[in-house]
Amino acid sequence: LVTLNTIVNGLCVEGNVAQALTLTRHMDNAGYQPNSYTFGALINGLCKIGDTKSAVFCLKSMVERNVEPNVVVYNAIIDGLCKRGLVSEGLNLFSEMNDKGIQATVSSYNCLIQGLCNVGKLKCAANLLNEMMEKGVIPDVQTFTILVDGFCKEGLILGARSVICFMVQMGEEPNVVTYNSLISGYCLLNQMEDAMKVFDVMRSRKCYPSVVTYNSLIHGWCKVREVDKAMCLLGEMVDGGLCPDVVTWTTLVGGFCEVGKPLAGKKLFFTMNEYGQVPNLLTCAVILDGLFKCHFRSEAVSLCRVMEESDLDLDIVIYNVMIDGLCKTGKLNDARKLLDCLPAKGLRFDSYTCNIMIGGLCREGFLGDAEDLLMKMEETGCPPNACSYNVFLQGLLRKKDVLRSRKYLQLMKGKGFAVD
RNA sequence: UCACUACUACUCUA
Repeated sequence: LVTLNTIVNGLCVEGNVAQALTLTRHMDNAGYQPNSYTFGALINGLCKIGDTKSAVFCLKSMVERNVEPNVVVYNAIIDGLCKRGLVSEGLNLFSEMNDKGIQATVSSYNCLIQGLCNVGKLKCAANLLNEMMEKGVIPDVQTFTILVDGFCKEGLILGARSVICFMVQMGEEPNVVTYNSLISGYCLLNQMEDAMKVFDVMRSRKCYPSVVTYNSLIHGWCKVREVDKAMCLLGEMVDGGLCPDVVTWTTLVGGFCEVGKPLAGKKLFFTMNEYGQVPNLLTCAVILDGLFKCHFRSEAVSLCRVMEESDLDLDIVIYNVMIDGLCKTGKLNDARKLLDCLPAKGLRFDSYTCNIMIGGLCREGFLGDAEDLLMKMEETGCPPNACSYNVFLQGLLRKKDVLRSRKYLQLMKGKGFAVD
């Protein structure tokens, strides 16, 4: 059983949960009853691939077989649920756990607090912090950092700062992640001087910046179109012995594109290899999008060919970028051709693809085709979203088709979609 | 003993 468990765990860690599940069934049939370790591995695997439904189901069968789940198993599912935005389910499981007399740990609370933050319920998150302290569960740096990050992501720097004051009162010092959250909070608001101040403060407190620290700052400077400053930081991090990662390079590539220098971006796309970093799908999407947005269509098309020859399996995002770029540079027919090639590449269009095509068709005056596509979205498994309707509506308005505009405005209202 | 929790980059409308 121990051997089999090890295999199950291995499969789960690799993300091969389906195989792990079949193996467990075979084990079970052969008389090797799965134990808490087996279930633990499966539940972890399921949560990691985002299949919380099956994880909950697994938990139930665990209980039915009288294998008692422990806190860690509960925590894993609570976290999985929270990460998918299903916080109320997470809270339910949390109370179910309490009812069974299983003591919640700091992790349990941390997962829930983060879940609440991610759905914008900062107040509830803060209340949960109080609740855990009342119950004698001591919050750790991570707890506070989650809250700091939550406030920062909402642009509420003052709230974040007060969390930091509070944590210091509680005897916890902010660590590098706490500072990183605060820095990206300032970057979000384009307050780069303040972000740099935090950077100085953390260093003066002997808290050493990480690659993430630099990446956040580099992104911030790129956003305010100061790529020079971003490049200085790149130099600084290398001098300081930190190794720029694929995020660093991707951010800089995007930064150069954003200021209208996509060829400089393309250069970085290649030089990153010399620094031991291989572009990933995101890097590819960024440079292709940048080239198109700066009207370097032929550069984009030829670079995409190079990418197709590489080891990367290009995904739908890449082709969305290409199709959008072609549409917007007046190559609707090429865009259509590329769209038709998707199945041969083993790819399926998504809602982005449809919205891009609707926009492209409208721009060239093919309102009827655009409308057909919009209607077809319902059937094809990617139902139109607010963006789909807005794109089409703008097409109608551009052609002064008031009558149909009215109709779609009503339709959108009915679906609760916001009109731009 | 081990296993669960925090920070950074990408595509469509405004």
